Amino acid sequence: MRLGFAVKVLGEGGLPSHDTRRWQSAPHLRHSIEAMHAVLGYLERHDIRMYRMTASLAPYATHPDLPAFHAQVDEALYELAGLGAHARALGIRLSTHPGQYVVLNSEHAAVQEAAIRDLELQAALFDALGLGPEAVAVIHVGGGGRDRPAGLDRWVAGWERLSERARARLVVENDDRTYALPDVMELHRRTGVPVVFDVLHHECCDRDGIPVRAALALALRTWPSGVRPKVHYSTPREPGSRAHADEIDPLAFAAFLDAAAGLEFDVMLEAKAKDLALLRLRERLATPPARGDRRGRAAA
DNA sequence: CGATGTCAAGGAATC
DNA sequence: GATTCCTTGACATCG
Repeated sequence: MRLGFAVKVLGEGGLPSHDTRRWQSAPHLRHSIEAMHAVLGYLERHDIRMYRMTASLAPYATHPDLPAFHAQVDEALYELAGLGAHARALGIRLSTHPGQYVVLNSEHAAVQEAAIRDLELQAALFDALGLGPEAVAVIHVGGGGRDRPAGLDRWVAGWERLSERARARLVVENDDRTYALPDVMELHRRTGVPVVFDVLHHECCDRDGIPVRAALALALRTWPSGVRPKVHYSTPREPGSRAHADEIDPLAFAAFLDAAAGLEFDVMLEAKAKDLALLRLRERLATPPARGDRRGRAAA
C-alpha cells in the first residue's frame, strides 16, 4: 500500500508545486515541470511513492479568454515525457484532483463545457507524461443537490461528451453532503467510471448506513483489474466536522486499515500538514504507542 | 518588511 | 436577482 499527499510540500523548508504567477506574467507549464522534478527528488528522498499534482500544472491552460495559452501541452511535450520518465523511474503514482470549479454535471452549458475542457487537458497531460492507467483525475459529481437523480443524469450526459482518453483518466469520488457512495456507484454502473472512496466523506454522508468495510469493498470493485484502486483518508478537525485536521489520527487510521484487512489499495492522505502529516503518520505506525498512551506519542 | 486584498472559474444558502 | 460564504495559497499591493 502506498501513502500519498496532496500538492504542497512543506518539508525541507517548502518546495513550489507549480508556476503560480498571474496570467499577466505569462506563467508556463515548462516552469511547473521544473518544479515537479524538484518535488520528485523530495519524494524519493523520503520514500514517498504517491503524490497529487496540482490541477493547475499548466497555468490558465483552459482559460477561455487566453487562447494563446491553449498550446502549453504541445509546447512542452518533450519536457513532459522527461518528467513522466522520472516519475516512472521512481515508481511514484501521480494523480490530480480538479477543484470546485470543474463541474461536469452543471446545469449551465458553459460551465459543463469548461469542465470538459479541463478534463481533456488533464488527460492530455497524463498521456504526454506517458503514465500508466493508475494516473487518474479525481472529481466530485457536482451540484444540484435538490434533485439528485437529475444531477446524476446530467453527469452521465457530460461523461458521454468526453473523449475516450479523458474517460480513461476520470474517476469519481463520493462527497460529504450530496452524492454519497450509492450515488457514485450508480455512475459506475451507468458509465464504468471507477470510484474513489473517501472515508471521511462516507462518515459525513451515509444515508444508508453502509459499514465502512462494505462501502470500501464496493468502491474497490469498480476499478479495472490490474489497476490498483485508491482511497482518500483524512481526520476531521473535530469529531463530526467536515474540515480536515492538521494531521492524521494514527489510531483511527490503524483501525481503518484493520477494517480493510485483505483488501488492496493506495491511500491519498488529506491533511493540512501535507507531507509532514504523512511522515509523522508513518513514524507513529512504525512505533506503536505504549499501552494506555492514548495520544500516541513516540517514546521520548 | 509585514499586513492585507485579490485571484478565472461554481454552488448553496440567504435575502 | 444579488450578496456572502465556502476554502486555499500565494501573488500583488499598500502602508
